[in-house]
Amino acid sequence: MGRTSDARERLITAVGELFLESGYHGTTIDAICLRAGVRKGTFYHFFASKEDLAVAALELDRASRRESLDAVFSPTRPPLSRLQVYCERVYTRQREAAARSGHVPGCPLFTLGAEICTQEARLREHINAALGDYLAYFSSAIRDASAAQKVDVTDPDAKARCIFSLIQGAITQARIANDAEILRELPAQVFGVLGLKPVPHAA
Amino acid sequence: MGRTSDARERLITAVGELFLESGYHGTTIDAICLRAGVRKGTFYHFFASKEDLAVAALELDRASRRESLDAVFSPTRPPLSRLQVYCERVYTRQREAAARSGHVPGCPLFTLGAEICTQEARLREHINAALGDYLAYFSSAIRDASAAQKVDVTDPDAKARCIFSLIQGAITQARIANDAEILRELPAQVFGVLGLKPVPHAA
DNA sequence: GTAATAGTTGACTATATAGTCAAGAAACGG
DNA sequence: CCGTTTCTTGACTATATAGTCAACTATTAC
Repeated sequence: MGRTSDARERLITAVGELFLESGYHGTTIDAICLRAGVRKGTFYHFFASKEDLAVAALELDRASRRESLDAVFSPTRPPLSRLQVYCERVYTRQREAAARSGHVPGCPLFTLGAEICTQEARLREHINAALGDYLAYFSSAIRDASAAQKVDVTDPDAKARCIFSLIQGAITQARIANDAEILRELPAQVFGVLGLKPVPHAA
Repeated sequence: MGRTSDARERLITAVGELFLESGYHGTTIDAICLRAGVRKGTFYHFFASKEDLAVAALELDRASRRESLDAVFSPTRPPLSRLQVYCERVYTRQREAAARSGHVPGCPLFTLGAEICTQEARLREHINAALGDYLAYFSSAIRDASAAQKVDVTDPDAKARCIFSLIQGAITQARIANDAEILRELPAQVFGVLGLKPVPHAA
């Protein structure tokens, strides 16, 4: 049934890259089409607007991010190790991406959200929902750690919020300063917030 | 001599407002002129480009921010009180601004920096320098608190960086979620990072 | 008052960007 | 191989935006 195509996927990939490079408003539909190797008519065949494409990209991104975080925050992993592995991964990935592209990418959700939250309500909702996922991972890890007597925390949700702010702040700083090394101390900082001594190194 | 004018100042004010509302690329020169009540010719009489205006606005903003923070972080104030007052002020101001405009503004430097750091190197440098000011205030307060035996910290600069990440992350989250109440727990979070119990309330 | 200076304007050009569409090309079911 | 569907294209329009400029206006020094 009908001609087949991966143009939709190419557009989604392209917009993800371009948002990190140029932001939402700095990314034109022409630029998206160019990057995706597609004519503008094809763009409008799949999406009604840049906002629509952004929503599709956010949804796909959220699903794949969940998959990746489900692995890191697997209940089979010791709870504190989950947090440590996550933090180390943030550092490693940002560093590697910077080496590849010349720029520390930062968190796409946070960067995009900060830019457009006052204007595009629909995007804002999607971004907020996706950002909220992190709190669930962090809360659960902290709760499990607390249950295992590995950490002494009165309000795990509050600690999760605190750690989330810390991590996102650090990642965004790394982007702005274009210096991934800022994230090297992230594991130690997070453990510090939990009242723990930093641990040498995890998987 | 010659004709007098406050158009330059009006343009700087306008661009500051608009960057918070629409971001850097979302703010057109036409919109800036409209907000400032000025024709485009006048814009180009004072500034060569949007980037130039942004630099001027950043410089003015940095000076006034310094003035304001010098007062909050005055060495005449007990060191931990400086941090507490600052955090409470962040919450209060973001809340009030949100009540006025309908949107939590966030930190102009951080929001702008996250958007344009990959593109406008000149702006990025200015923003990084201005953001660096915060670390000086925080470090000095922590060092003074440490000297007064009010806190036990091995590396005050590292703690300052941690607190800075935490605060900026929280402010940006508040912006994205458009919920200033996120910042209510900021003083307690910061004191928690310093290994202290939260204090009731400061000036 | 007048000459010099600084600021202002509206009308202009050129380009960039969003968005449309009829016609054609590829896949597939029968 | 034919009809249907889906995708693709290039050429198009309309609008938004950046940037220019000669003429005009207000202020000040003298």
